[in-house]
Amino acid sequence: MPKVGMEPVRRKALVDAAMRVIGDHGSLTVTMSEIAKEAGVSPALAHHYFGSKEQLLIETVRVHLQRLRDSVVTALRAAKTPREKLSAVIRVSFQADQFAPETIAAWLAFYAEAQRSEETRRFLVIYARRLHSNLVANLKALCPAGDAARIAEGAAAMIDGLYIRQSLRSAPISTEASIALTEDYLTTHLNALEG
Amino acid sequence: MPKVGMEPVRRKALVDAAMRVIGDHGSLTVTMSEIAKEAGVSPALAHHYFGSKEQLLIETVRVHLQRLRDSVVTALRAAKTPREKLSAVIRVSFQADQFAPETIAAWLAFYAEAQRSEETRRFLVIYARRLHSNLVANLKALCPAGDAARIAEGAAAMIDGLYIRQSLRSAPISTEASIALTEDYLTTHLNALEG
DNA sequence: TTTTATTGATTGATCAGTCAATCAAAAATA
DNA sequence: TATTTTTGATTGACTGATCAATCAATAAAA
Repeated sequence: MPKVGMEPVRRKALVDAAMRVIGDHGSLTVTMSEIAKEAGVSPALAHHYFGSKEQLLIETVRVHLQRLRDSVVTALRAAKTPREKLSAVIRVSFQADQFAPETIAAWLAFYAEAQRSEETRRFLVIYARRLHSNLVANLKALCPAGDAARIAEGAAAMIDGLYIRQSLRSAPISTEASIALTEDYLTTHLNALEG
Repeated sequence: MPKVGMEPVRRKALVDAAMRVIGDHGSLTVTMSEIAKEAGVSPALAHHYFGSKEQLLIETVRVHLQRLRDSVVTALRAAKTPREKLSAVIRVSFQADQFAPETIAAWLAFYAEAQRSEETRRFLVIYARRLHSNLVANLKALCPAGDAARIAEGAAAMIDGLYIRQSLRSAPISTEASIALTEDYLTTHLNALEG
């Protein structure tokens, strides 16, 4: 069984397993045993590769956000105009895998963790800044800078708010409705400035 | 020392202590010992009155939401017109004690907990419904029912989103700015319907 | 005396983290 | 090629710490 070069394979498997277990569990209070079992290895191996539970969880957040970032970059490249780029950012935020209940539960758990783990907080701040600056950059092409900043704040808050409300799973809002609400926010506020 | 009639006193002290400890800690992974110490009693007494840690935490959420509800009711009574009532709901959401970092941290922890505790989830769903219906009821006086529902969704999402973004404490938004953003959302969307 | 308040001490369970031992592939050597 | 050595992968068993929960004992009020 033991083959050389397993490290990257195991690391990925453990990070993916952590994500699933956290999503299912809806919290970061998961055990190394659960994660290791889900990944099909022993708890000792998880410690061997990550040193500590905290490091594994931090790596999990990092990978998660990296993937989201990649999606955004791809979507932005495909869009032409600033208005299309704004729509692309919104669409990616609510795309199926991001908006799945387990993913939302995991996000929420990470936000809670950020209250205690400085490193987790740093990652989430980077995400928040990136979302904000993607919005501002493209809004600036459509309205004055001051308005762009304000509208971006509102749009970012709305996106995050739709997520957190989704986590309660009462009166769940569909992907399309969430996108429509955010688009409507942008359109209405941009129109209000012109009119 | 032992006087009769301590039960309500101790219960309140423990619930308040739990809130503070959760807020400081930024998570529900707090120990009964910490809470009891903060309340100035032994851990055993906390168990005596609440039976279990989970029950104490659930009671803490319940009391917290009850207080928020009372603030809203008071504010609504003081407001006259539907538009004023809408502003009142927004104002209360961002009032000083609600928007304090520890309070926000505690809220976030409760949302995360709701993924696992059905009872916690129920309380938060009730809060979400109440916010939504307060908004819809007053919006209906100002626009068609369909639009009222949609605008209420957006406003509620924005309020919750401003909270969660605040929890990261990067580029913190002031109470006034948060109120202004939400008010602006309402005003702009109501105007758009009339124009 | 009975009831209520209160705690120190203890228990049992859970978990993160460690460690020594095993196994097989790869590399080195004969 | 055959044999030995080294190295990476892997785990079972163990340890120490933490914590929720229990309980018997105490003390004061009723």
